Amino acid sequence: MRVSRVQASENRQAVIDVASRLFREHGFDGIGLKGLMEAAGLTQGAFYKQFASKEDLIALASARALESATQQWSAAAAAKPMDSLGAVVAFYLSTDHQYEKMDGCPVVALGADAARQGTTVKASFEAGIRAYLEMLKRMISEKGDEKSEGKAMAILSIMVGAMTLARAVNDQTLAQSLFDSTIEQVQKIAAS
Amino acid sequence: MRVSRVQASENRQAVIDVASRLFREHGFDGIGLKGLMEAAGLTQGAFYKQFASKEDLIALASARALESATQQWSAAAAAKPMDSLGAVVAFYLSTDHQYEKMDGCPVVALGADAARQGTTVKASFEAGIRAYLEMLKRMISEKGDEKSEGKAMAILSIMVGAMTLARAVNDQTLAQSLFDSTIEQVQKIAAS
DNA sequence: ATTATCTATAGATCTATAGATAATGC
DNA sequence: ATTATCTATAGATCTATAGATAATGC
Repeated sequence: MRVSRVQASENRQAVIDVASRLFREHGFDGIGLKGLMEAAGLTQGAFYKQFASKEDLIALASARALESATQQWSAAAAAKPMDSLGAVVAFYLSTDHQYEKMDGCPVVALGADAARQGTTVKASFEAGIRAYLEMLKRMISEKGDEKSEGKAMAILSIMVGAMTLARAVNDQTLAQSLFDSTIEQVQKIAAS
Repeated sequence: MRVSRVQASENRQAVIDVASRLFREHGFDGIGLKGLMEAAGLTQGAFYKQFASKEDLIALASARALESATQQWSAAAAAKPMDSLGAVVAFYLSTDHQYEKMDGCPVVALGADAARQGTTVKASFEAGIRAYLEMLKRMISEKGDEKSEGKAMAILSIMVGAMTLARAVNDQTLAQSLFDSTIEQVQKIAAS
């Protein structure tokens, strides 16, 4: 039954990965340790040798989710260096992202849950949000700009809000209008 | 033990009111029927004479929360008729609202939870979101404008996103910067 | 000998139901 | 007679712990 240290470490990482996805899909309170461990191919009893508590895993999975999300932004930006902002915004404000339950932006999926958590979880979200803002700021500054900090904040807010709204409604036409209108305004803010 | 029809109806409304507040504070999965009923001054056993299921109450409480929120917008706008948009935005993007756990905007507190719910709950959110958009559109149009629909969508997205971000971080300075920067951009969008 | 994982379980809590009670409303 | 609420409970699930097992690592 015992596995090697290497395997145990891989199992731990697998649980964190799975949790970062299933928490986004179901919320922190929407899935239990049994479901998380089974999705990682383990049983519930193995949990507490790896983690101190569910809260501990929530903190680790939040950090992992934010890291994954900022990496996705980097990849989208790198794929279109001439218009990295446009690439990131198109990637984010898309129907694909709207219906992506496990791998989407953690701020949209878990931001409200994070607000109910303690300092540790919020610290992970704050770090991820600062990384988002830094990337946006650099993309805007390519176009030669001051006050880019505040513009980055407005652009990130638009993106997070538009996706939250789009996911909360039934009407896909309304969702698409939200994407179209906000993409337009993001471009205006960046170009101003 | 039995109460009058009038009292029973008042009890039902009290449960919906309490739920609209406690769901916003704890999330749909963060509070149980026992906690909700006790907060309304009843016992858990009385629940199922009034509601078909927890899901039923979630739908009713969501509608109630959105109605309450749009009424708060109306009140803020009416208090400052010369700059209703500015009044609503200042009311919304405030530290008071940031720390308001029970009576704040349901889209921020429960939008991600609503995305995981069925058509009925999303219909309540969609109706509330459309009411928000109508109000913003009218406020913008006072300033004489076409394309106000799209601008209203961008402004609502900024507001929802900025509050989500502000609540997910520890640093109050960052939260305040998010408010300041987004208020500035909202004014620019409205004036454009 | 140590320990990662397993099975099993404790104790709390969850949604939902059943039957008793007592006040309403015909 | 009806019924809104109560107490009590069923059955499932939640977080967390205990002890057994068997493979690792010294």
